Amino acid sequence: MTDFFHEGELAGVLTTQPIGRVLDYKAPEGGCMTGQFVEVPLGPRKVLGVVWEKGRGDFDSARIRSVIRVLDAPAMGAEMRAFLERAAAYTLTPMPAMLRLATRAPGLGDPPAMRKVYRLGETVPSRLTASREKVLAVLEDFVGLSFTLGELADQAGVGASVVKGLVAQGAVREEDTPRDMPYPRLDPDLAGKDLTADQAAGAEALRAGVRSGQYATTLLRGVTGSGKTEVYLEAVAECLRRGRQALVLLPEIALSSEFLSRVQARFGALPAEWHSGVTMTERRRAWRMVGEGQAQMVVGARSALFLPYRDLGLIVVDEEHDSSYKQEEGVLYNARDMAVLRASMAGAQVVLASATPSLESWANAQAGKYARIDLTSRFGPAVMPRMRAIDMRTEDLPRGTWISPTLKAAVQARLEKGEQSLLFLNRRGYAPVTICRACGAQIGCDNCDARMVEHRFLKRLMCHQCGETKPIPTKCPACEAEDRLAPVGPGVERMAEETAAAFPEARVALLSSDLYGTARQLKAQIEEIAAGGADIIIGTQIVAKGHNFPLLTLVGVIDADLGLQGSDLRAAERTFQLMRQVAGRAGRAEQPGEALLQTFQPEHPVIRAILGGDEEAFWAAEAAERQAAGVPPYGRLAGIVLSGTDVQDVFDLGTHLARNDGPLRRIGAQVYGPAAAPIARIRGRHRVRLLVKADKGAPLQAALAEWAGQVKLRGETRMAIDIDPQTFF
DNA sequence: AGCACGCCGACT
DNA sequence: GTCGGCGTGCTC
Repeated sequence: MTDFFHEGELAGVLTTQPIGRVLDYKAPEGGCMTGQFVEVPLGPRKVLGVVWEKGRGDFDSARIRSVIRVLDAPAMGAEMRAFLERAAAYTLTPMPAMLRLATRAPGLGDPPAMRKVYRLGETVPSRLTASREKVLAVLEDFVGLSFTLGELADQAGVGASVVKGLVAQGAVREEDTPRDMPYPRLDPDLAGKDLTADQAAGAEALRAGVRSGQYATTLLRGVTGSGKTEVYLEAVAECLRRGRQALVLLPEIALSSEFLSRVQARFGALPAEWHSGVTMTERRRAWRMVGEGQAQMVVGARSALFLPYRDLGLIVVDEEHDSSYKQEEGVLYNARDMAVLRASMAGAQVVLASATPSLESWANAQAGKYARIDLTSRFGPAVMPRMRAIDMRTEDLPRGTWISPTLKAAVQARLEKGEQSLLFLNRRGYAPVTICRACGAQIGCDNCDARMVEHRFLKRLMCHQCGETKPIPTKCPACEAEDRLAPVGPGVERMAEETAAAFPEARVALLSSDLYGTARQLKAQIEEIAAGGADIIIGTQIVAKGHNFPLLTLVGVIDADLGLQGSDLRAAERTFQLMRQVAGRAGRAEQPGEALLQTFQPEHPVIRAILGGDEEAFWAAEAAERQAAGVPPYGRLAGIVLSGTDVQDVFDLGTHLARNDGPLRRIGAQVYGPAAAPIARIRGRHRVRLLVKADKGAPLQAALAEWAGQVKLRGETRMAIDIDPQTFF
């Protein structure tokens, strides 16, 4: 619904301030329309808002103030407003917080800023120096293009003053243009890569979906190296041809620069980017251009879902199983699920791409809610690696070492053949625990309940929870014994040390997210390694994220049991996905690969499923277990995290809530807890968690809202409701 | 979110 | 007597 409000008429305005309802304002001179961004007075301040609906007129008319001005920004469409409302209702997020997610762009209301650009002028400069000639040569080479001062000077290899001198002479023209330039057109009809029969069929199915102009979700399953990206880029191409916008969500910024070059190769230009690393200027440009429909394609992290698309035709969620799609702070939402919601409201297609789909998506495909496309063939002659368990109970390892003789021999064989090996361990740092040999105390973080992890590279202890670091002490903080502190357990840094000692002649490279300042540096390092810059790669999770190492033929998983224990709902699923992906690193090119999994429980169903390569069997078994337990995707869960500075207060509130569970009992839901939250203390705040379990069809949100509404939070106590929580212990 | 209002303890 | 602590409530 779009309404026009004449000057003085009552308009309901939603602001980004945490006020739980829409406020009435008088329309300004010239009127305003629903969806428009406005500046309104609130108390002594001016705040950002959106004209949301008709005014309710239930407020003292004498006190109603006027909208200050309508901002010069594309209005929010009805579909976007409806999406925010549905997303808020689903995640139990207050609307102002939802609006804040959708307005994370600086200078939203600023008039379009201008900047100076430089083009070829008409006159010839009086004195044509070598520097001046270089500048003119650049402009002549790129006639029609305009450069900023910096770009032009850089291109010509001269200083900015040379350009300024030419401007003064009239040989170069200085012009003002709008700062937020539209993105270059993407051409969907450039030649794509040659597709195999398998891929071509998949691409055609996705294209047909896009052509339908209707909502549907497709699970695009493809083993590593099967060319999922090429296939879904064809869906993007079809979307662009139809003049609708396409969004590709990626889990991690490290991936996007590699991905962006593939987009450029396919469509001839770069798409808009949206993630935490994007500069303020680019952010504003992207937000505005997306809203004006001038950005045809956006590549971004989960928050790109809340950009004001004018006509969204396709959302691709790449690596849809990735746990980073779940926002765990502030507004708690799962970008994969919100993508499906947004697409269903926009008449858009969703492609969920993964080599190892989440059980939720697998089950939805199984139930016929999602279409499913399986890409099986791999490029070239490469085959899936041979996978084998190393039974650590029968291996003879010296204390404080983690590479078994069997694995060591396999690495040695690769070294002799000049091939690469990868040793995978999902633990950053040197040692996960520092223990006092005198009293047994472990060094913990002062702010959290997490243990401090030694980072020898940084020469400090670090808390992986809050990021706090401190020097490595020589004296035990508990018993004051000198020099009795010892690092216990392996981290990748320690693995690198052990590897270097075991293979003194080999070049060892360590890939861990904390060792590289920027995504760019990390990417450069990965490229160098891929080109043969190392013999042995030691890596954390970061290597499991789609990078291609053509010389790699052996993957050794140091501890395949990590993540198998514990009662986390998704632990088995995560281990399975991770192992498959890491194993998928080996043998992508011509060499046949081998994956060796060090485990103390080779008979564990997950390990057996990985080794057997029988994914359907794994999913079926896992699905049966979840169904029996009534947990997602066959039941519903919600987490309630209470936090505050006083443990007792927080626990008391939790107990109070657990006792007054009437609204939940009425829908047949059960409450578990209160118990210490997964991370019991963060930055000095104690956290207590309650878990609510309900049947799949139960109206969980309404009951939760009523239940949580019973208590009034006092002081600095906070409550966060997490629908479909991902982490448990 | 901010900011004012208001109701109880230690100061000039 | 008053200055100031921050709990409670309001903002159209």
